[in-house]
Amino acid sequence: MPYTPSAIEPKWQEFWERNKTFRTEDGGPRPKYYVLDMFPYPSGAGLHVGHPEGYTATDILARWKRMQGFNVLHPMGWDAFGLPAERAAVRDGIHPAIITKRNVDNFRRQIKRLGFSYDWDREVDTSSPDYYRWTQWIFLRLHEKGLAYQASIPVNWCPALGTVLANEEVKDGRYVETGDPVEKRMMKQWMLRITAYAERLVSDLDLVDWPEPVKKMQREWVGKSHGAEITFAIAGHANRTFTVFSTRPDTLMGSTFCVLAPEHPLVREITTPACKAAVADYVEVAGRKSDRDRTSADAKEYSGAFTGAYAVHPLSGENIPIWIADYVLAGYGTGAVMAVPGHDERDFAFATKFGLEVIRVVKALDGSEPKLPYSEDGIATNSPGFDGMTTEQAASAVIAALVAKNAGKGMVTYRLRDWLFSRQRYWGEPFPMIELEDGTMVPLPDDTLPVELPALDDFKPTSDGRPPLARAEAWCKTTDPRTGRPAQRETNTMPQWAGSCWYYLRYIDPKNTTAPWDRAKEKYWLPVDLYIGGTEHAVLHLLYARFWHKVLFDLGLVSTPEPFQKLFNQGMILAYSYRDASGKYFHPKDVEEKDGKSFVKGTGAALEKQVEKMSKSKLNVVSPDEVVDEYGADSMRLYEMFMGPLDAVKPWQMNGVEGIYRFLQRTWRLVVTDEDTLHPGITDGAPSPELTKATHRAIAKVTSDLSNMQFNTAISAMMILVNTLTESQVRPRWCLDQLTLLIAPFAPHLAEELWARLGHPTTLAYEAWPKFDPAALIDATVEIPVSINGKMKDVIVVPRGADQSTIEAAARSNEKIAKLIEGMTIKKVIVIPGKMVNLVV
RNA sequence: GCCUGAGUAGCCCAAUGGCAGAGGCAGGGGACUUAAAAUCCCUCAAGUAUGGGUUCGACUCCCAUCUCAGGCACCA
Repeated sequence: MPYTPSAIEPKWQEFWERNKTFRTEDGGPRPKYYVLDMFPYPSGAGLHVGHPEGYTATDILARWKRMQGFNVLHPMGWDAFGLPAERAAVRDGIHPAIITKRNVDNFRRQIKRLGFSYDWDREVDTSSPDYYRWTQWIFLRLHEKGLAYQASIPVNWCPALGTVLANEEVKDGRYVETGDPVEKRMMKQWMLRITAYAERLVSDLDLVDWPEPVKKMQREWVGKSHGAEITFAIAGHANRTFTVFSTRPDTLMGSTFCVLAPEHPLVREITTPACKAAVADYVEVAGRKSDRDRTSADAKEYSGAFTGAYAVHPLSGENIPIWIADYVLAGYGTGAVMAVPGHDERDFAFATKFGLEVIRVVKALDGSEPKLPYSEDGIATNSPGFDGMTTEQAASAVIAALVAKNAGKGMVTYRLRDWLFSRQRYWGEPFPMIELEDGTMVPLPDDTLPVELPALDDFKPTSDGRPPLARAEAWCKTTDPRTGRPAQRETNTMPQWAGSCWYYLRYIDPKNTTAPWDRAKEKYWLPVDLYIGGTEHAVLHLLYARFWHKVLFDLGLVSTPEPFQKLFNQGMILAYSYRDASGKYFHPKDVEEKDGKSFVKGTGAALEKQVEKMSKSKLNVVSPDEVVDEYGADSMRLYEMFMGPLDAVKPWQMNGVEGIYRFLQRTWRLVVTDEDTLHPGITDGAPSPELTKATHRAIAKVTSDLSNMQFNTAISAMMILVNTLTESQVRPRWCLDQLTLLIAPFAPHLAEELWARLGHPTTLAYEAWPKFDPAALIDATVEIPVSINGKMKDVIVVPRGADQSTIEAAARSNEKIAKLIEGMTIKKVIVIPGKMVNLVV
C-alpha cells in the first residue's frame, strides 16, 4: 500500500481517543511538564495555517517529553467570549452562544484533524457558566482586596462598537482591531487597580525565561521613571499649589515657566480676568481635538495660552508664568509640568514659539556648552548651590533642598494606568455585583455564582444608551440575598481579557465544582513550563494574566509568583499574493508562474507577486483543511516546522508541502512496499557500521535540536537518515525502530502505523526516547582543511587525535599544497588539532 | 524620530570565529514506462545587503550605511 494519510490518520486519531492515550494524571512519580498554547478565539472563519504553527511546536515537545518520561499537561480550550460573535448575532439574529458553539465545534474539528495530543477531557470554554462562575469568583476576590472599583473617568468610547475600550486597545485614536474611531467620554466604569502591582510587574520579569524583546515591551508599558515631585505655590493664591513630576530635578533652576494641561482643575481658578477669554477659547479647542490630532507626530505645531498667573519657583522664589498647553497630558503624572526649555525639546519648542526665556543649566561632561535644547546628562551650571555637580548628584541635592523646604520629594512614577475593566456588551461575563436602592454597589455572595447571562433576543444597546443587559428587565431586578431588599444588577460585562487571565489554572482542575482549582493540583502543575503564542499578546494578555496571578499569589491561592516560566513567540506565517496593475488581487489557483514571473491563467496578464499577511481580501489565506485533504496532517505538521526557525516570519509555499510529503512517502517505503508487505530488506541482524553511525548521528542531532526548539534542522537530520536508509537495500529493524521513534513527535500518525507494522503491539507515545552513543559518532580519521593565507586549498585525512606536528607534516607533504608553497617562505603555521591547518606565506 | 530583529544560490532555509551548504522547493540530465504520472539516481548554481575594521582566518565579532519586518512615539 502506498503512503495514504487519509487512511492511517483517522485510524490513529480514533485509537488515541478511544484509549485516552493522552489523558493526564495529576501527580505520580514522573516529573511534570506543563506545555501550553495560547488558546484561540474561535472565529467564524475557522483556522488558518498560522494557528497550528505554535500548536504543532507544543505538540512535538509534549510528545517528546512524554517519551522522555515526563508527566505532560497539554490542554486546549476556547477564548469564547468576544465581540465578533456578538456582532454576528446582531447581524444575523442568532444568539451568540449558538454562533460560538458552531465556531468552537469547527475549530475543534480542525484541530483534532491535526492529531495533537491534547487531553481533551480538560477542554475549557470561557463562555460556559461552569467556567465564568470562577471568573466572577476571582473578580470578587479582587473586589475584596480593593483592587476593583468604580470611577467616573474619561474613557475611550467607540461609537461604532457602542462600547468603551481599554487604553491598550486604542492606538492613534482608533480601535486597534477594526480601525474604528474612538472618542473621549466621561463614564462611570469598573477599573482594576493594576497600578498597585506596577513595581512587581516590572521587577518579577527577572524571574522568568522570556524573550528579551517581550520583557522590554512590558517594562516600557509599565514605564517606570525615577524623579521628583515638586510643589509650586501660586503667586497671589495663598492656599493654592500645584505639583509637577520631573525626571530631571537637577534642571529645576532652569525652569522658566510652568505648563498645565488644559483640563487641569486649577486653570479656571487662577486665570486672570485679562486672559480669561483666550484661555477659555484654548480649553475649548483642545477639548474638541481628538487624541489622534493631539498626539499626531506631524503636528509639531505647539499651541497654548497664558493664564496670567505666576508660580513661585520653590528654590529661587522667582515668579514664573503659568501657561496651559495640550502637549501636557491631563492623564499622565499630575497633569502639570515645570518647563525647562534649555533641556527639553518640547519645552524648548514651546518657549521658542511664545518667546519665553531659555537658560542653560547643564553643560556637557567635558565642560563644553552644546547647542540647546540639550537633554543629555552633564554638569550643572547657572544653578546656584548646585554648580559643578553631575546630573545625578544635582538631582539628589535638589531633592534634598526641596525636602528641606517642604516643597517636594524624590518619587517614582509609572506610565501604567489602571485597567478599564467594563464593557457595554452582552457576550461577556456579568459582574457579580448589585446596586442597592441607596446607590451603593455590593458584591454578591460566592454561593450565588454564577450570575448567568439572561436570555435575550436583541443584543443591541438600549435606545437610551444603556448596555444590552439592561434589556433584560426581569433579570436586572433582583434582591440582595443578604437582606432581601430590592436591588438592580450591574449591566456592564467584563472584557474579553478576563477569561484568558486564568485559563491556564482551570486546565489543572477543569471539572472542579467547589473551587476554581484544587490547591494540591495547582502546586503540582504550576508554573507553566512553556507557553507558546504570538507576539501580538506580548503586552496585553501577558500583563493582565501576570497581574491576576500575582493577586492570587498574594491571596495564597497559587504557589508561584509568576504563571509562565518560559515564553516563546512563534513568527507569523505570511503568504504570497498576486495583484495586477490595477491593484486587483488574484487567487493563486488562477495564477501561473513562468521564468519567475506571474501571469493570470488564460489571459496572460502580468501580475506582481508579493509576500503579505494572509487575509481574505488578498485571496491568500491557506486553510489547514485544504492541506490536510491533499497531503495529510503529518505533512501539514512537518511542513510548518520545516519552513524555518519557529520564531521567524516566513512565507507559506505550497510546493514546500509537496517536498515534505515526498519525504514522508520515502519514510513509509523504507518499511512498507506498494504490495502492502514489509520491505524485504528488513532484517533483525546487526546494522552495518555505516548505518549504525548514521542512526546515532540522527538521534544526537534530533535530540539536541528538540531541546533548542530547532525543529527545522531536526527534520533535516531525519531526512538525511531516511536518504541513507533508502540507499541501502538492507534495512536493519533497529535503525527503522529508532527512526520511527525520532519522527513520532513530528509525524505521529505515520510513526504509530510504522511502529505497529514493525511488530510493536502498543502505542509508541510512551516508548523511551532513543539514546545515542557518543562513541559511535567518532570517526577513526578526520578530514582537515588546509588553507594558505586563510583560503582553503585542499583537505588532508589524518587519524583522530593526531598531534600538531603530525598534522603539519601531513599538510606540507600533501601533493597539491606542496606544489602551491613551492618556493615560498612560510611565515607562520597555525594548526588547530582536529580542525584546520593554515599556512601563512 | 527612537528601540529590537533580520538580510546567505531563482525560492524557503543550514553553517561552537576554521572546507559557505544540512535539508527542501524550483531548474537540468538520466533510469524505469508503449507513453505519462509517480518513483529512483545524477546534476547546476551564490561567496553571505553595502563600505570599512579586528584576526593567521569573518556569514559569524566591531563601526557606519541601505533595505525589510516588528515595537514605541508629546509619558515631563
